[in-house]
Amino acid sequence: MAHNRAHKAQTDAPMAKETCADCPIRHRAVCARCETDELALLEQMKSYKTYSPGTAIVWAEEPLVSLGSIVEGVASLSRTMEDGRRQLVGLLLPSDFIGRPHQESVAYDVVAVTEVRICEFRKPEFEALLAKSPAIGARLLDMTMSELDAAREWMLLLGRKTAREKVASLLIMLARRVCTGPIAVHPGGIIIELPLTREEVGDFLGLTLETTSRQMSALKRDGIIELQDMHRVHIPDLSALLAETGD
Amino acid sequence: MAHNRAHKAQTDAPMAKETCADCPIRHRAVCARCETDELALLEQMKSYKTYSPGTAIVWAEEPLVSLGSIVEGVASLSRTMEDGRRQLVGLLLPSDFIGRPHQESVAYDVVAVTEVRICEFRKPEFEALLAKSPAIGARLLDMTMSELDAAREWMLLLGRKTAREKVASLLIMLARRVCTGPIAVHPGGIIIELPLTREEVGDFLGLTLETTSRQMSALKRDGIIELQDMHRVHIPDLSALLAETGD
DNA sequence: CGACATCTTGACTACAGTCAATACTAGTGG
DNA sequence: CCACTAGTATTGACTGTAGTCAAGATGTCG
Repeated sequence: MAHNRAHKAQTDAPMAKETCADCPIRHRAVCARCETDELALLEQMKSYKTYSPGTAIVWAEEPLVSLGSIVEGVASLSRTMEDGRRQLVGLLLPSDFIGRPHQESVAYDVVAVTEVRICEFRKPEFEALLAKSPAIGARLLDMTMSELDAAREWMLLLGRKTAREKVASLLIMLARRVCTGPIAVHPGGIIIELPLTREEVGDFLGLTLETTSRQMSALKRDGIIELQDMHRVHIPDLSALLAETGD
Repeated sequence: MAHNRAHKAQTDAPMAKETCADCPIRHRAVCARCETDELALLEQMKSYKTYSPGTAIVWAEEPLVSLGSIVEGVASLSRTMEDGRRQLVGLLLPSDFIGRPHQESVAYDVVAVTEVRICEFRKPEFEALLAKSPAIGARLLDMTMSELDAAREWMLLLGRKTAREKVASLLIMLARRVCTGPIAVHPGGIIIELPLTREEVGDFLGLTLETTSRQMSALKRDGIIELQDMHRVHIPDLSALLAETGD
């Protein structure tokens, strides 16, 4: 029962007050360009929350009460049609931003895939700060435009690539994006942590879980990838995989 | 020869100096929230340029020298794979913004579909203004987030909808977005101006031009749409079409 | 161990793609 | 005005990729 409509977040017990200065996403998140004074304001606004796998961080139709950054873990953005067809429309990794200022709700569900830790701000407070601090607005604009570019890259994949190319492209995308974090250089290759189930991979690629599985098997048969276990993919030769992506 | 690699823009002869005050996109474009003083700065920076159908406004790999807003006409954003597979990743209508500040190039081609008129700013000047004027940055952020939402909506279409649903969804999307401009209320229905060829529609929907044509014919047979001519679609009953979109 | 979720594989089907012929439309020049 | 051309659109016949349905294997957790 991975995707029950639970909302099981817990505000972390106030531990030795994490400082922004030694935050792992300090230089990549929405706060990246803040100077010490702005950082101090964020510091007193923030609170940490943890979500367990499969629980919702934000539901599509419900009022959006807080915004924030992913500190640890992976979350998915998804849209679902009435008849159950589902499409992942994004994957959020540490430093990615959740929510939209000046908007009462978002158009998709944000669900924790792994255990997720979020640095959260209450929406009105964050909006007030946004109005005053140009550094935050500029950074958020830049991050949003990068996400837009990524979304458009994914549109090419969804609209025009074959199943095999889609699977290869996902692995390459993960190898690139997760280079800080669950990627490890190996003698003669790299290991990719794939936090998604086959069904979620299918939902991300616009495929069924069966087709996804078949293509993974085919890539394995052809020596392009090796499956350490269900969610760890060993890539002996990145360029061989890259050649399978179509671009 | 619609898509030759021409770059045929012409700076408009300085006519009776258009003022921003009576610009048709004044309240929807990136300048929407500017007060008179900021508007004055934009006014002296701007220049108008016209692109004829099929010509490039921006090429993907080439340096990005200017940014701007579409004043009139329709442009497409597209990505093309080496083997020729093409995907439209966006449709730009009047008030939409072209380009990305602080970035040397964009990741897709921007091509005029109809004759397009652009209110253009040279990139460094616009960036300087962006750093000073919070109204422009905030507006651009909001517009970019709306585009991101639209891109994600399209991802659902590309990944999960059937050919028939895709075509119906495109028509509904145009009916919604183009409500100012090439839409006209009719006794018992509306007319949608479809500025794209069947091939371009296919490239937008992740279909071939044949499948696109077949689905248009099928919707016509079923009485959902009527083709006035090749590029004008009469919709007698919007809700009937909406029921075909899948959502 | 047993129960349940997840994954793999097979057999068959169907939706959209490919290839190809024909029709329609718009623009050009005699 | 009509003939000619080139681009665009429609329709048909056939193919192929990915989807569907189903059985069995593997993995995980109590």
